[in-house]
Amino acid sequence: MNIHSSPSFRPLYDQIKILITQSLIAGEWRPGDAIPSEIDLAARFKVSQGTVRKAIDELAAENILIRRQGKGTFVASHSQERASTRFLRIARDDGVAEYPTSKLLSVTRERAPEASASLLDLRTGASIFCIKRLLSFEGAPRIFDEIHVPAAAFKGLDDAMIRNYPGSLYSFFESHFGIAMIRAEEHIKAVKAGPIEAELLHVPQGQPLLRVDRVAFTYGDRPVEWRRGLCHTERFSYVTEMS
Amino acid sequence: MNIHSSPSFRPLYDQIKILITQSLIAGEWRPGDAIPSEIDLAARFKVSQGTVRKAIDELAAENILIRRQGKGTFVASHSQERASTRFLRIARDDGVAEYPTSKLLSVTRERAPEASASLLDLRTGASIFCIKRLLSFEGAPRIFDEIHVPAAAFKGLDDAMIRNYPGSLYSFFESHFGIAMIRAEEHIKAVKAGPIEAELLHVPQGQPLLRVDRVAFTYGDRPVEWRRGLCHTERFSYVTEMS
DNA sequence: TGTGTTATATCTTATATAAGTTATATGTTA
DNA sequence: TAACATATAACTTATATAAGATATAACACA
Repeated sequence: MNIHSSPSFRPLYDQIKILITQSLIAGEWRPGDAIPSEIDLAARFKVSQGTVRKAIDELAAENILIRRQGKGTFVASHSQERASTRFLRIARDDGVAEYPTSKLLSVTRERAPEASASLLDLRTGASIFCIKRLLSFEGAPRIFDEIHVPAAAFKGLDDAMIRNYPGSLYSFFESHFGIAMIRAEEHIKAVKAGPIEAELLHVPQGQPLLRVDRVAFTYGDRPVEWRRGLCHTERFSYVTEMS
Repeated sequence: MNIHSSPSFRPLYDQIKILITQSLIAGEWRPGDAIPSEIDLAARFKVSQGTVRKAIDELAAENILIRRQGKGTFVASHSQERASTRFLRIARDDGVAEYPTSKLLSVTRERAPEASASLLDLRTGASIFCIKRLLSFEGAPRIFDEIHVPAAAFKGLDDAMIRNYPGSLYSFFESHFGIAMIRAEEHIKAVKAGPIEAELLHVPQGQPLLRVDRVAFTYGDRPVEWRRGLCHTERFSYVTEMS
């Protein structure tokens, strides 16, 4: 009888992955930080450098860590330049890279509706913040976002904080609340513009819009954001790849 | 001065990846086949097993190869059971897994319009096959597909061949023409249903539909299929994930 | 300004053991 | 003998360790 016969057997590198993830959850290393070198981690976890490397390789493949030859391994951050487009899949049809400008419409405290509550593992009626904003390309409004986050995890969030923050919303969540988004699932439908979004997006009511529902997760696959984006896709597309 | 200073330097494992890909392009190993064992490949390419392993690891991560412990490493195929949903991102909202039925509408030989020709690296007016079909879930039509493939690479394709084939279209392309789709890019918009698709999908004209434009690639990143799908997303969504 | 030092990740090879699969040999039983 | 079960062997990939050479980056120092 050896340890591998155990039904709960996990390879060493997988256990190392979990230990690293736990340090990320605990905030021992925060987004942007360098984590210890492979050799240091190997000593700490009492395994070989190769095993640490395999664990880091997989976390890097999941975009949770970033390796830089000669420099070290870093915790992925939305504050990095090339991270700005990581979760933004709407792009111009002509291929020109353009980052949208954001206009904050409102930040309110609400009771979570059943739909977003269940996806965020909250009780219906739990306290959430509801953020509404409008994203524009070339000055033309294209995306109307409604964003729900649990109030418990985003204590003190308000209008002014977001308005004064220069970077992306996920970068803001990271720096002010220590919550890093690492993964998201999206469900997309085509819907008719209602009166509110028609006015905001400068389209007639009934105009087809892309409705993009997202749940975003932080370390340990914990859901911490629900959002619904309504997108006017004239000269823009939602771009994705599969393999 | 060592070889690594060369601007065209590629690590060994990357060169092995290219050699394996070339064998796939040449048809030495076809979808579903087992490729030689790591040890055999190491001997053939005069490198260590570890280097072959790294090359195979990356190709497996790209879903080009599939590893099976104890059995061997296989060329990914659309004829495998779990491949059926690999490129189908439309799913029921209630989470029930259901594979749509396909009704073939037409197969015609056409001159490539500028739009699909340029994406397929063809001259405008080059000969293509145009396939039209309707996909239904629970008997309800949901997706109207128009598919363009270069006639040169799909010689002899016709209506009856597709109609008699039991599996998916990509499985059909593989078995009859030796062309395996390994990657695809999609651009999605919300559009109004025109008269043709309105009738086919049983929706009123003007109904919002998802328009999904796809370019699919085979080994060596060669584009070999363009398609446009018009999707009625009532009780269905386009599902995707990002990290 | 340049040059060497140091620390990092990267690449490559080598070796050993574990675990999953399959075919074959060897029993055992009807 | 024939059918079936079991053990064994030979293959595969998976996991883990070790060691050395190389590429990249940062820094100290002349």
